[in-house]
Amino acid sequence: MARDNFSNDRRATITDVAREAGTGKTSISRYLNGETGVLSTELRERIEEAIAKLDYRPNQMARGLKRGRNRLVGMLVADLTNPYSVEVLQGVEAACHAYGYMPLICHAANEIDLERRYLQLLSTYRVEGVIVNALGVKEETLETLTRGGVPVVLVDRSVEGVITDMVGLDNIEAVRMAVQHLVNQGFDELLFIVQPYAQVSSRRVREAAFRDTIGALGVSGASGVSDVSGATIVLDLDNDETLAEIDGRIDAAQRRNRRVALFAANAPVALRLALHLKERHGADWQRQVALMSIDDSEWAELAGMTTVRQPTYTIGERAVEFLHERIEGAVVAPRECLLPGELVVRASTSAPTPRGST
Amino acid sequence: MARDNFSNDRRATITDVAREAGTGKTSISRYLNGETGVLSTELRERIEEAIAKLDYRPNQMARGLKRGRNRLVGMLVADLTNPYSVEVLQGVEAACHAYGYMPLICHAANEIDLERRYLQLLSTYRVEGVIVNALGVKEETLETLTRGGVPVVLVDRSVEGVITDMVGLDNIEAVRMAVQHLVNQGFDELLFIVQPYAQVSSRRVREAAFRDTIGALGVSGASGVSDVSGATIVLDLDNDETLAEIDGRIDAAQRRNRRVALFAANAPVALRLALHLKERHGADWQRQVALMSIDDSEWAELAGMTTVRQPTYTIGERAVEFLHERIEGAVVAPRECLLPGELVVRASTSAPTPRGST
DNA sequence: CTGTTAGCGCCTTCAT
DNA sequence: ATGAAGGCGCTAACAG
Repeated sequence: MARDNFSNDRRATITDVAREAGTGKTSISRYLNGETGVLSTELRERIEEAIAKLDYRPNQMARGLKRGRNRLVGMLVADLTNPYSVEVLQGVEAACHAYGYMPLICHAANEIDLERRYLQLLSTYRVEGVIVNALGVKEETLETLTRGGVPVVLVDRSVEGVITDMVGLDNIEAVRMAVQHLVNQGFDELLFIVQPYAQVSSRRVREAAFRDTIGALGVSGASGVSDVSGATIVLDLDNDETLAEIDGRIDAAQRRNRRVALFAANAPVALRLALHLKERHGADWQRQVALMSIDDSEWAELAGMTTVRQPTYTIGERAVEFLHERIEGAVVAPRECLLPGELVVRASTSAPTPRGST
Repeated sequence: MARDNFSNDRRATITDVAREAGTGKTSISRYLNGETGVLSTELRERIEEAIAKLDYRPNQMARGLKRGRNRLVGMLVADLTNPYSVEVLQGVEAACHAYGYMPLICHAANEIDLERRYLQLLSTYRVEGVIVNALGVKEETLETLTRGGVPVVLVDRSVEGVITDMVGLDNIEAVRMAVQHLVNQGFDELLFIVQPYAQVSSRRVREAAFRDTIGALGVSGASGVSDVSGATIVLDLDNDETLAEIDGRIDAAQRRNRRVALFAANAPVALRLALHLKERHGADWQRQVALMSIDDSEWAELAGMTTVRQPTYTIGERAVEFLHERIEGAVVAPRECLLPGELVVRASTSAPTPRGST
């Protein structure tokens, strides 16, 4: 019931400490800010005692109010359910701690309204900068912050009309690498499956890269490969109809003795496809149709699925670095940092088994 | 370059708005706090104009400083990599918004030091309450907060020596249900696999429940079942040696014509086991040994694994409810809210295939 | 080396 | 119905 000291539940303030130590608030403040060497050892000890006795913690809010910076940075995440986001987050967190920032994590949970509300909230809490993994923000929403002079760094996706730092995967190279792998493995009918682009630039970029790569393949005819054809299918995860279309395409191609591979634009798509294929072809669906994807989620290893792993952690770190520079006042032209992905080859893309070979 | 209004990058303050509207700060404050009906419509309009023109946002920090509440609540998560945590988080977030709180998410990433640092940070930012999914906090660490009168609600795990509200899965019933299911399916050699207990109470509770259930089974001999035996194995995820032990146990049991089922105490364990079994028995490991687990992760469906799904979302919501009551000043005895799990039956536990039957 | 003073942006009596 | 003044906890000149 009674605490050893008579702190009536109210946290001690700097004034309390000053009184307890028999000195002025300034000295306490100096002590807190590490202005050591300016305090007599004797005073310092008294202060330390007082702080310990009162279990004093400086109030960050008050601090921030006074000096105009509160060391808060916002991190807006579109979907924590996506392992990609969590991994990026870990990089962000680590870097934040290194720079002394406190990351304020906001999870939009795929709700575009939430996203907007959070952005406002962040501005209201006077964060010093924001890292945005945008869902569907418009330029205007972000202006809430930019107008206040709050730096913004984009992750994975750019936002139309917003020119600022952005860091993400080198999608073009990643897709090229993946397609090349599939072709090398002998697949010649590639289906690229991607969610509706909506505002998500990376989806669009990946799709374009897919088509370009296929196109280039046809022209060059390099490495003795020829006659590779590819198509894109837009798959809404909440709508099963396109799944039927995909099935149709696969069947048709296999009937023509083509070796089909599905290329999922990201992990959620890959999972949806895998579930569907399993439902349709049974436990050994892997032998019926090849599946690979961008994003190396935890079940990829279990399913033996080839993937392109994103440098997620580094993406998070780099984002904070950029942000930090701008918070510190750097005024450089907007940068774009595209990091390379890594091909993780597994069984799913090893042996093409066209229907004819069964 | 130039903004339409001449706001020199510095966010407008209440004083600016007052000047712009040609009135005092008090009226602005009243307007902000919805003390409508006390303001002449004429003044109100002028205020609205001024706010819009200056793009004014009240500073939450300053507000909090003055009134002593900043509407911040902390949410300390042990491991966001665990889907369980993310799901709980979503419940927490939703409830927070409903109550008007801003959740401050802290991710300890399984680092016990980080956890402690975050707890201090939270206290420093004067959060009004904290929801803790503890990793290894000790009573003393939590005291940082409790001494300041900050309410704490525990999630999933209790902390030794800390008596406060706690909400989580009804582990005893969940384990009983799972074991019962396995027995009903004809398995008679049950291996319970769990991570080192460390400070995590739920692991200990689940293990105890497992043994109790097995014990009760032997005594009652109910439903015609007899001779079910069970054992616990503690598996350190970073150490492969115990995996070999598990293999040994499985082999030995199967040699005695027992029908073996592995019961993973949570999703991370289940994944580790699945990966290992796949490596050892090949793609159709499922036919060699049955695996079920607590936690229904996204790949469970893909792998066709039976699980006990936790009411994660509700757990998060309930935690916030408890917290809210205490923040509002309720002084009730510590409560314990144990929510029921749901058995999700899939193929993995359907057909026991003892070695003898091969 | 140390204390005094004046705010940071906002809310809250207390007058008017 | 409205405004003036004081203070939340802290820092940053400015003296001493």
